[in-house]
Amino acid sequence: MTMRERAQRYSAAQRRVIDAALDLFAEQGVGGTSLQMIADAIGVTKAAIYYQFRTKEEIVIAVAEVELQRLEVALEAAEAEGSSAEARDTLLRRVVEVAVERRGAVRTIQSDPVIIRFLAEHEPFQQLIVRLFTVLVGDNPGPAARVRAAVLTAAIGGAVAHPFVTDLDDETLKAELLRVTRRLVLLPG
Amino acid sequence: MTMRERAQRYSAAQRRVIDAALDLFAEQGVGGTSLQMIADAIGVTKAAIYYQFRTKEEIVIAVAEVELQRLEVALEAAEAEGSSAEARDTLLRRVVEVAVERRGAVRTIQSDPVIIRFLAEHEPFQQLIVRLFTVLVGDNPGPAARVRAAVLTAAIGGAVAHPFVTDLDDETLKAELLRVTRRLVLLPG
DNA sequence: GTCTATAGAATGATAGAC
DNA sequence: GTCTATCATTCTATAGAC
Repeated sequence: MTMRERAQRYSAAQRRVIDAALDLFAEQGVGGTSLQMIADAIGVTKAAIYYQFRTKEEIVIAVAEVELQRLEVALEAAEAEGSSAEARDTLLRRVVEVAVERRGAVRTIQSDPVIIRFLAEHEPFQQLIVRLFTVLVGDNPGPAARVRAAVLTAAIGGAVAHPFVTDLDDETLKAELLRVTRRLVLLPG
Repeated sequence: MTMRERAQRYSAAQRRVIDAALDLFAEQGVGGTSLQMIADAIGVTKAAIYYQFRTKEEIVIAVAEVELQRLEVALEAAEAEGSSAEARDTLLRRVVEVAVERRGAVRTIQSDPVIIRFLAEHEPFQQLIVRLFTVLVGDNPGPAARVRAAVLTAAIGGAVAHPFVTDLDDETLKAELLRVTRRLVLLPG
């Protein structure tokens, strides 16, 4: 099952939990967020949360899936163009758009230690990463290409939530970020 | 008091707490790390931890200070060269070196939601950031320069701990990372 | 400086009424 | 689907002996 298919299975009530959890994760971290906090944010009791998700871990995975689903949609658009330089540019443009529009969430998903651990053991996520890097730097990249790929993803994910750009509007940030990251991708091997 | 001066005040016993805390923060996040875990890692009791630090918050700040002290040393070396292009390159080279050598710690400090919150309210840290960006992009940068600065710091901090480069040795990673980030700094306006 | 013991609150999770 | 009530566990933090 793809990330997108998984993400679409969540009900409206589960979505409310996911949305509230994401906000709290961004502020307090996953470890610092209790089920009680999530329940209070929605205005229900802890037991109501447990009706929607069996464990806290399932909430963490659901939060990640819903966000990464947007990344998968961007990836599919790029893969449809093959593996050309145009496909790479399409991917970059789409990823930058998604990252800017979901500024707060992106950084949380990409940097919270607890989420990183869960995702590292999460099969659908690993497949997504492999597909992403295949489009970006090909099948069997050397050290230079791997560093470039790491820089690229870290740059996009980290920069959109950076204090220095919080007051920039989405369009300005998208344009500037795309300009800078394009140079990174186009760097010679 | 500068960050460096603060960091040097910690005793050997406090250092042991700080070192153990840093490892646990990287694995479990700050919110997911209890004083009991830190005590167990060192082989002492919780009360012994409380003798060294009055609260958990003080441990978090101490961990950040000890790491950021390295950044401050790099910054001082660059400031000694004025605000030329050479000073910028010196800063970049030193920051990349420190980041690679302290791979694990860098990402934790830069991305854990709890640490980010503490640092945002921590005066010595704010001064450090202002100095850092002054050398990097000057005094009153426009949107383009700010995005570039955000990309640069996010890229370095995020890339060194990225799964795609974990098996690269320090020297290779330093050289490649410096090559890529130099292009970022040297980008026109 | 390190220990035991403990207070008081909050945690994840479950059972069962409505 | 949401509630109250409750479980065992863990948490931060403190007091006081050695």
